[in-house]
Amino acid sequence: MSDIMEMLVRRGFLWQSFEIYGGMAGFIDYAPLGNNLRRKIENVWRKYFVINERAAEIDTPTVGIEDVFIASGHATSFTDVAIECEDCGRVYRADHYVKEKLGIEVDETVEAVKEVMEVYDLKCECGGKFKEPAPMNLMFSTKIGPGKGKNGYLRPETAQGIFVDFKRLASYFREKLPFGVAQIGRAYRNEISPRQGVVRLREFNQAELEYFVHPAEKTHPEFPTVAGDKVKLVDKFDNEHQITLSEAVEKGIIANQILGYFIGKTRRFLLEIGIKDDKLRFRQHKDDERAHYATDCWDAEVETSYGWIEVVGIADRTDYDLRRHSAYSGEELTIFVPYTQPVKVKRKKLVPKMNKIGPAFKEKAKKVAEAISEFDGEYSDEIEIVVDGERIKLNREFFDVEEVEEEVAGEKIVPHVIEPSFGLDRISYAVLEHAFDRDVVDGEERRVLRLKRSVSPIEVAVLPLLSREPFESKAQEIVSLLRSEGIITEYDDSGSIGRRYRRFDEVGTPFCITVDHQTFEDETVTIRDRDTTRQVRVKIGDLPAILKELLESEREITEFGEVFR
RNA sequence: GCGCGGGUAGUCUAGCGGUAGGACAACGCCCUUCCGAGGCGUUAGCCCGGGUUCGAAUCCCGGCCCGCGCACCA
Repeated sequence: MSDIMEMLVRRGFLWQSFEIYGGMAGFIDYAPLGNNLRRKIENVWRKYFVINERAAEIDTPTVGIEDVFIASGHATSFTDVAIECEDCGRVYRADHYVKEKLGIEVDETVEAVKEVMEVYDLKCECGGKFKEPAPMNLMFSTKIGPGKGKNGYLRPETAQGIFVDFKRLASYFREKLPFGVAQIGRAYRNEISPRQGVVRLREFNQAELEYFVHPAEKTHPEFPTVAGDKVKLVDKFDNEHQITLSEAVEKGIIANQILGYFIGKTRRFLLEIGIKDDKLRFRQHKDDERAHYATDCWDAEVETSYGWIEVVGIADRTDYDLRRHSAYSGEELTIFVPYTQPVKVKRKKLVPKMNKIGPAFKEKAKKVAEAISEFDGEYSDEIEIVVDGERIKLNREFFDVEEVEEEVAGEKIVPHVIEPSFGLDRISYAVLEHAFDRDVVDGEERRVLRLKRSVSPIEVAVLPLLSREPFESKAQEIVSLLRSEGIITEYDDSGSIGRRYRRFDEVGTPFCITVDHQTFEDETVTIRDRDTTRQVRVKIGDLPAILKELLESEREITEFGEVFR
């Protein structure tokens, strides 16, 4: 186990789930400090992607009904067809293997794969025969209700809950684009072989924003705020660019402005929580790498001891999801977009002559009339309509042509969706790894977690200089004071003062308050800064205000009091 | 899922057929006026299940977990 993982487990950031039963790969427990850290990261995320956007956050079930995933495409495209060798036991994705060995594309159905295997007598690389092809679904399935029940799946992404609620959401946002809908929650994928700590989990935490825009307006009013930011980009041809976002959008490296905006915003968010800029890049998906729903897609990748890992996906999902859910549910999922000026449209309209149609078509007359009214093809003196599968030719005897002028106030459009999707587990881990450091204090090596103050799981530790009265009682008093102000505060009187400082350094606590002899003379204590180990002396009464200011900023403690040793 | 290598107190590690040992951590007491000091004491372990054997942490088989390679990763 790496040093950092050893520390994270020992000090209570991450634990193996179900450990006393031998554990289960792909599941982790957020221990007290890890849980605090992730929650704090979520709060910074909210600040960036909900509060500071025209956006709202919702929470939908983690179990989804089958219809949702048939519509979303996960029930089919998430189900790869797998082939397994009888001899060596290796398992391949059938479409990949067929393409590699035979150079042909095969549909991802069991039947299609079976046919190809028979026609070409496909063998394993080891020479062995393959077993029957079988589906391999990455979604956890379950039954809803007693008895046979209804098929359900644990959601493989939080996004679908948002698309499904689109009608209600559009009305919540007063039918006006653009708007964003966020969801933070668990998602599930039954991975074949989860590995590498928190990098591939079977149950994981996502923070997703679905930002609905007009398809012709893939811009964002706030783009200028990030336009000048220099970003490291790796495009789909593996070309590296160190370039400003405005330039990248102008040159067409990034498909549209709004993708550029969210790349910039994502970068600023990651930097704020402590990801190192030189270990961050944005990589464009190659054409064969994109998910079934996306057109352009950029991943934020962060360098860790596992190499470059994907932590955020920023995709233009177009109108794929809304169109699919509309088709499968029968609901119209559109937004009415008014024109700035209503447009007057002249058009020719066919008006059925009922007095002729009635006698000629009897009981079919009504349907014929409807078909004439709805007719929108090229018309001449004779038109052809279809009623109940029967083609009927009609001449001018049966309809009149009227020229009408209609006012069209706007159009119904299916919004496109820009989706920044964050993997909170990987992000939390990367933040910890980037913060993990060693330095030397008084000739002694020290392990210190240089977490940003905004994400530190313990904000302040209060320590008696000596573990005896009256130091202990005074320290406890200060703990109560700070806790009542909402500051996450710990108390520790075990071992010596040096040992306690090191303990809190190791878990990234930015400030230690020490009660010393002088405290009893003038009601002052010292604040020690984790990174510099310097101390300043301040009045106990001023502590809450000073600490809150320090925790919300990255200001120096020396601004707040006289330096002490 | 396949192959290789691992799994001994909270952590690291010794033992590799014959009574499981240490270091650090944690906890208690003493000592200590600022950066993992010291003393005394305490807690705590052979991944799980089967087999071989008089006797298994040790050898064999299966499972689980961890690491690496292959495959997989909408």
